[in-house]
Amino acid sequence: MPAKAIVQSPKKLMIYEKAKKLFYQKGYNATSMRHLAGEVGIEAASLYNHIKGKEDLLREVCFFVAKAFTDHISKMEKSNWNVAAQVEHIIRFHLSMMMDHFEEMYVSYRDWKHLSEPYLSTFLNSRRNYEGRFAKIIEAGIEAKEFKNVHPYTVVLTILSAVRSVEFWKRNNRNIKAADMENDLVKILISGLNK
Amino acid sequence: MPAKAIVQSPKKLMIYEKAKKLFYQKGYNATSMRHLAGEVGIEAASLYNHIKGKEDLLREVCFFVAKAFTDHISKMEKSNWNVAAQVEHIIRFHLSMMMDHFEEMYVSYRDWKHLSEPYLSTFLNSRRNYEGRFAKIIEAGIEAKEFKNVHPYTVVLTILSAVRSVEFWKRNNRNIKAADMENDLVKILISGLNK
DNA sequence: CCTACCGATCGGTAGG
DNA sequence: CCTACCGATCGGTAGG
Repeated sequence: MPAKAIVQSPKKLMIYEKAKKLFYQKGYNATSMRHLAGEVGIEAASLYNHIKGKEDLLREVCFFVAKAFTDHISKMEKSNWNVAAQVEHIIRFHLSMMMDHFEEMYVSYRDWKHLSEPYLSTFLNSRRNYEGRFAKIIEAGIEAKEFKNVHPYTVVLTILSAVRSVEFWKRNNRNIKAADMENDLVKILISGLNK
Repeated sequence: MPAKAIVQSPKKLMIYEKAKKLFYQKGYNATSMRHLAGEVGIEAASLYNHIKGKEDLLREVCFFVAKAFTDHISKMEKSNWNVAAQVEHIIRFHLSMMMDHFEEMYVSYRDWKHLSEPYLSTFLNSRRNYEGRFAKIIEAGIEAKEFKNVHPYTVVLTILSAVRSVEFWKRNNRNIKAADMENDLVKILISGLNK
């Protein structure tokens, strides 16, 4: 039995690339298979030789994102860095995902509700799991008196939301360099706005 | 000539209330006029005696939100509070909007792209205008050496994104009281995570 | 506010 | 990968 193919067919990859772009631009529901097929350069019916259905494509987007974060927090847990370094790495990893995989991030943020069961539950569980593990890291920092005595879960939510600022930055970056923006954001979250 | 009616018809209000709930639950595109009509208790065709079309309802959601923030920042500008107080008030106003008008906020965040011109441009201009005015307040704080020397626009984006944490808190608040969550979030943004 | 209906478009399938 | 086509559903209108 041959090993499971690592490389997907180039055509399927192309369909995925065009799909995530269209999902981003118009939203999952407003993207038609005919439009997608047009972008790929084939007829709508031909898409079904590569995918089982439209939702396949949404699943690939959402679980690509979910897996990236789950993998990353596992790495953090296995590291023996101090808590502060772990937190900064997590923030920067989120920022790099927003920078390098913006369309996937945006679509998974906005359109995850269109996943059907059981994928919807899997996705939400993965997210909850991630939040819990992240909160444990924060908690360790609070117990070590490195961090303020705030609710760990609130810290997690604040960080996970704050990194979405890249969304607005992408739409209208006022000549701010990406690196400057990232450093400022880390600074604000870690040591606050106040001087 | 009678003064412009202040109170809309109760039926139209009911349609709006049901619409924003459905838009939140299923998304704008996935909400059908038939489903909405069912919630209201009339036939789909009858909706059109109260509204011109589906997009009317999305516009009301999005511009309710836009107007609330524009009005609020005007109040801040006219106040003679110090910058720190203004910023805290702005953060808390965003949080209160998330708490009290969650569905409208969520829908305007996610579905504004489905506005058609010229409303789409008006909406985006309003947002850009708000960001610019908020950035000016931050800038004043930096010049007064009250705030760190970071890019004002990055601060604005960070704050405007961070307040979306209420979204996740609403979905899975781990017995955190709203007031505690709000105070922690303000603390993190203003004085940082570090002790 | 309803019945009846419109054209358009949707995701997807049959069969080659 | 295509042609041809399916049933379902969409937002909206005519006319009363």
